[in-house]
Amino acid sequence: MSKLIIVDGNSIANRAFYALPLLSNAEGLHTNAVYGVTTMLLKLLEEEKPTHFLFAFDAGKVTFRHADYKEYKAGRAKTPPELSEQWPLIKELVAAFNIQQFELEGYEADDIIGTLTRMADEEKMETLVVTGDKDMLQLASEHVKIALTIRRGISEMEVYGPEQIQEKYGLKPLQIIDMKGLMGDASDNIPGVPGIGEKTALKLLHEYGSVENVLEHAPSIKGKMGERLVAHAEDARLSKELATIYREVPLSLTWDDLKFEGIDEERTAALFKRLEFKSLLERLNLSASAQVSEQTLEIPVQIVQEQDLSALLGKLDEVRAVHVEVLGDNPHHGEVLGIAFAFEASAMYVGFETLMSEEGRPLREWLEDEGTAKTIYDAHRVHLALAWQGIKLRGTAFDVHLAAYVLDPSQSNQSLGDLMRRFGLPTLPEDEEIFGKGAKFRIPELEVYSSYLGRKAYAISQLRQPMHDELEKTGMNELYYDLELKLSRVLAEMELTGIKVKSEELERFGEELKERIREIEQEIYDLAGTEFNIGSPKQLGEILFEKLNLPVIKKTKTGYSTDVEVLERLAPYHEIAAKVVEYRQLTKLQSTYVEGLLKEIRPETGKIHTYYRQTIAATGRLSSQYPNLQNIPIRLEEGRLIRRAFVPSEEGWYILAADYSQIELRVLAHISQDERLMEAFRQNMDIHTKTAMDVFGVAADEVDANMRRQAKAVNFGIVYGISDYGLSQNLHIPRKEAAAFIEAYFNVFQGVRRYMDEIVKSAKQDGYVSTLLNRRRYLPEINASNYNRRSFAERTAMNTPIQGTAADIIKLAMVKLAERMTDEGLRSRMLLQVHDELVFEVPPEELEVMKQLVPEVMENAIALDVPLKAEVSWGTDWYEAK
DNA sequence: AGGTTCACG
DNA sequence: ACGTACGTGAACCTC
Repeated sequence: MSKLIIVDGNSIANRAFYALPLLSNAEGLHTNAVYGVTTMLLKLLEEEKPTHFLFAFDAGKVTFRHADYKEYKAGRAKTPPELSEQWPLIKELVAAFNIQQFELEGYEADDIIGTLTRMADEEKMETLVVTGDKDMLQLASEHVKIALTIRRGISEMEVYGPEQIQEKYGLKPLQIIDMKGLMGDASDNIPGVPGIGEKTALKLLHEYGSVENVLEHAPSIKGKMGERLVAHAEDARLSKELATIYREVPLSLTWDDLKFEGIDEERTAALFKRLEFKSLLERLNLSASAQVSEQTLEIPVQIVQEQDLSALLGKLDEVRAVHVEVLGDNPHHGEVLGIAFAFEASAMYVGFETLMSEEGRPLREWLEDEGTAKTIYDAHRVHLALAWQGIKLRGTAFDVHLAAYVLDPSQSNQSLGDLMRRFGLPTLPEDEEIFGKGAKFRIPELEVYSSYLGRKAYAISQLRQPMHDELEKTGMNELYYDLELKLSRVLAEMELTGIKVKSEELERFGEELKERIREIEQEIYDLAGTEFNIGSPKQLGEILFEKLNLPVIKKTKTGYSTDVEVLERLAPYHEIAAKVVEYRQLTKLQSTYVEGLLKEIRPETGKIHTYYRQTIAATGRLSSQYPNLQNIPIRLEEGRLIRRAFVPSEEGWYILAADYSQIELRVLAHISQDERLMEAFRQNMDIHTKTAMDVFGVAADEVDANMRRQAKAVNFGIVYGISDYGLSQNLHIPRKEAAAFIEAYFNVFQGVRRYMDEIVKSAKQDGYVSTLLNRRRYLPEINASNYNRRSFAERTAMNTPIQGTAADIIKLAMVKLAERMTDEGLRSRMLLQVHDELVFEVPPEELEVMKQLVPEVMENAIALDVPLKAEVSWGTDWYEAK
């Protein structure tokens, strides 16, 4: 059976452009619209399997519609240059896909599509029109369906035939034209009748059927609407005419011209490569076709067996880089496949068995030797994996992975292939191409992976110098060598130490939770009158909003929203809402914190070993995985009890916690040099109360709890890069009031206002912002023409130096503390970092020393123009240390 | 695999 | 008119 797809090229490209972030390739060409169009095309090909395909484009600025109405499409914003430059690429893409494209001077894509769908109707050709333009619904018929992109998205679509249009609007397809005649269309500058929107237009059409009939009855329609209809009758008629798609364009196309017989793989691969659509290349399995022109790394790799290890041992001093392949996501599981050594123009590979053999001992000693400087990729991960095999990695002099993060912390992919490409060096495959991923993971033949790992080691050796130079050039040498590289070892040691968690404590707590969950579950079923899956937002939505008819507060992409905020607003209507909130709290505790943590306890030691990720967060913060120990409950007492299970690993020891007080606002005071804010901290005032005094203009004793709460929200907002909307949402107040708060704040803290203005300005000029220790974050969207993207980048520009400097400071404190603790021969151990807090386990005889040392080092990690303050607490478990 | 929700700073 | 608070990770549901 034949099936034709027609794409409304201009409409879809526009949608794609505004739906996706402004990507660009190495040439500096923007690629987001092309990318969006590509993913949409691939989806269509896969799901619809068309036999015929056409891409229709608008041509020329003036169409026949301008003859009727010269204001047609006037006042429409100019196409941004970032989109214009993508047109040739989109046309190239369509050509590479072997899809026919068509445009005709003087006509819009709509009219070409209108004409083709008329022909399709006549010949009963199944046709799908893909567009973002609702007007096209007028073309729907028995054989012609219209796929509309949903909202601002691109690959999500809703398909409309006459029945769906009837269902949604209660109209026949052709009546869509009447609807637009009444409503008009601001984007095409079609006037319509003022004051009539979609709702009113539909009401009128349900009663009268067409524009003509509405106008005929206009004099008898009461009120303002009747008057308007009479006054603007001519506008309505003209608007209807403009909205009517012309279906008699002289087309020279035959069905044969539109036949689709598969894409041109080579041409597509070449284009994807130029556009850097890597994931798509892989998805289409075009990598092979694409690599013809890219130079790949080729060097001889020798596989070293136990009996010929001496060849390697004899030239260990010539090793330029070493690569240890760690399998799996969690390095604490310690799976090491093998190890590769790079030399000047070759590499050697040693399998794990060989490394661990008797003959491998000198190799292991070399790895443990502080004195031999090693260049490596992700020393932190390697350190952990080797440690679990009994090998202590020492002497990491350069870590390519960490360097890549420091150079650009926003890059999510820091693979060696990527880095080589970025530095213009011959590249190599991704891990996934060699090993597969997920369920398809498998270890290939020795020859295949040893060659790959040898090339990895060689790539690492090649990257060291250029990356070092780049760090130097960008002024990030100190940050890299003196902070991040040192920290990576401190982190690995903390993680290997681990923290003791009492499983009996968790299990006991879990039993209590289970009981309460059962009760609440039953109460919810009783209130709902039926049993259902409370954990399914979809089913819960159906119960709340369809069965119980509660008001819909907000929607998500896929249906009703049922988040806490919604449930809290539903609470006055129905008891069930509060029960669901409680159910969620308890099940969260049960599944994430009781069962989740229990799974991570090592039975041999009763400890949990998290994995801090040093190269994830764009601001410079750490993140924590397997499990995440940076989000253990504290805000609600019920959840806080989880912390009772976190205990010292030795009898009689203490848990000691120290946290920075208001570090972000202190950092803000320093970098903004705001006199009032600095003074407040020098006086060691309660900053939220102080803010309330200044913003509301009252004395200290006049600040009530509510004023302090609001001031606190303003302070948070300031740190996040404030917007009146965000603050209004947070405080549940009208946006105008929020705006007034912000204005009042800035009037008092003028230095802060100056900082916010200047940081945005400098970001626009330089394309990046920096922290106090010179950590950079690039903000490519800071000059975007799209308001949302630009605003987002502006808020990031305001927030990152604050959050990032705070991260720099605690990292510095960690490195210094680790040194001090070693120097002073303390047995205490650093266990956890939670952004502004450090957690230790401390033997009783060191409690006094640590209570003094920890805050002292934290407070003096760096000298700011305001004091830093760290508060210590201790107890027999983490709960008590509050 | 992506979306929703919710835990933390 | 637009539609956002900054930074993370994990569990669960749905497709």
